[in-house]
This record gives sequence, C-alpha cells and structure tokens, in this order.
Amino acid sequence: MGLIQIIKALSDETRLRILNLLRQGELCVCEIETILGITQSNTSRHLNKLTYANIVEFYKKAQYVYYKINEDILKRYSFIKEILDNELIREELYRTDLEKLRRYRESKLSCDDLRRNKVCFEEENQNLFIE
Amino acid sequence: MGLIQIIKALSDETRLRILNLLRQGELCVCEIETILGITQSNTSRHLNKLTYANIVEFYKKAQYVYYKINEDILKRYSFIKEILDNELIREELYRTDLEKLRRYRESKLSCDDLRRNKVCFEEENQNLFIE
DNA sequence: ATAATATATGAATATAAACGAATATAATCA
DNA sequence: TGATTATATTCGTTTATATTCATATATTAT
Repeated sequence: MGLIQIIKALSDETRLRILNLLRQGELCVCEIETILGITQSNTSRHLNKLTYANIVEFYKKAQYVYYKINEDILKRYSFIKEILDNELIREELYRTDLEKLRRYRESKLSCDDLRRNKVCFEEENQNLFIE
Repeated sequence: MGLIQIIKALSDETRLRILNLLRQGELCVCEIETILGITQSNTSRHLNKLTYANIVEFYKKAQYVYYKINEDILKRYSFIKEILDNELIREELYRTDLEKLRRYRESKLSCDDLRRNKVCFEEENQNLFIE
C-alpha cells in the first residue's frame, strides 16, 4: 500500500471514472457498471484494485456491495483529492459520467431497475429512459 | 499529453527517483544513471517517457543531454508538485538518492569522472569515493 | 428447497511495460 | 582521420495489466 501502488491505481481511465462517480457518494457495483457501460466482471476487478490500494472501501448490505471513497486516504494523500476535484472536471468524459449519475439519481429508480433493463442510457444523448 | 499519460509516467519507482533528483536541478543522463545505479539504456528510456509526458525537458550541450523538470507543468498540474515535494521525502529510498546527489555535488567531480569510474557509490553506506 | 440476482474469481488472451544486451548515432578528443 | 564517449534505439525476453467469458458463491425472493 505504498505511494507507487496508489499512483498505479489512479493511472487508468476506468478507475478514474469510478472514483469520479464515488466522489458524489457511495454506489453499488451494478450502478457503477450500468452508468459507465462496462461489464460486471471488469467493474469488479477495477474496484478490487482500488480497494487493494486502499482508495475505496466497501460494505455489504443484502446482496449488494456498496463502495465508497476512503476519506482518510484523501486526507493523507492530498494529491488524490487534487486529481479528483480539480483535474477530472476539466475533461468531457468525466463530466458526462457525472451527468448520467445525476439523471439516475433524479429518476429515483433503484439499481434493481437498472439491472432489469428498465433503465438505459442512450448512447447518443446520454438520456436516461425507461423501456 | 493527457492526465492519464502523466499519471502513468509517475507510476514507476525509477521515474519518481529520476524526478526526485531533477527537483534539485538539471542533470545529464550519465549523472542520473550513476547516482541511481541503473543502466544507461534504461535511464534513457525512462527519460524519454517523462519527456513524452511533458514532465521533463532537455537541452544538448556538447555530447551531453541535460534534463530538467518542466516547471510549467508543475504549475498546471499541481498534484505533480504535491507528490514530488511532499510524498517522496517520506520514503527512505528517495532520501538516500538525494544524499548521494548531495555528496556528488559536494565532491566537485564532473560527470566525466563518474563515467571513468573514478567515482563510485559504495553499496553499503552510499559513500562517494574515488578509486 | 428452488430460482433468480449480485458479486467475485479463474482461465485465457491481448496488449503494454520494463529491462538488459547489443548496436546505432552523433559529438568530442587525440 | 580514427578512437572514444554520451545518448538513443532496436531486439528479444519477461512481467504486468486490462479485458472477456464462464463459473463459483452468497444472498434474496418465491
């Protein structure tokens, strides 16, 4: 759990996208995978790496596993906070992801709805819609 | 020259060691390789990566190539400065490297001397000595 | 108990990264 | 000019990383 390991964990776009979402509050795995449009197994693996680097932590509730940012590590390694708060916002991709998250939260739908494909993000305009 | 590329460039111990040295001022390739005890080809390749990520820049003078940190990028991406100034100092390895650099500078020897093996760093105590 | 669902993991593959040894290139020195 | 030196680059090898598919595990719902 050294410095290099933390920097390596941050050196991947998908993981930065995940952290960008988690900065807004905890999410379960299926919410992350649906919002980012990546596979379940890939999501799990990236979260595993972030956990191992101690950047995120999780707790289980029913069948879900909720991940959240380890706030202690943001305090200890302020450069992580710096990246998440000041760098990601500059790039379109991360802003778009946050917009999808916002729409999902606004919709008041659950992650069950997400998985049952009642909810999708259209590719073209990132709108959340119900089938 | 995006964010990911910069973070990737920082996610390697050898490159952090190089940047740690360069933070004290410019150095030519052979000085870096001798102080860090890594091969010439490896040094060159890591410097190439740092250059490509725009973290360092260089100029040529006679047969030497001098590398230095690109101060503009430290201003633009303050997390880099944060890592170099506040994180590296916490680890023994980087402190030892700086100590070697200090002894080399104190010795007033040139990088020609380094290469001609008039100067070595003993493994055990990191002392600079002249053969 | 059985079925369905959320998550993790094993296995396979593809791609990238790190490294040493040898070679190429370019500048300097004798 | 020819020899030496500093640096970059190529090649081959090894290791690490990202990804997908399929399967295992555990929890919930019926």
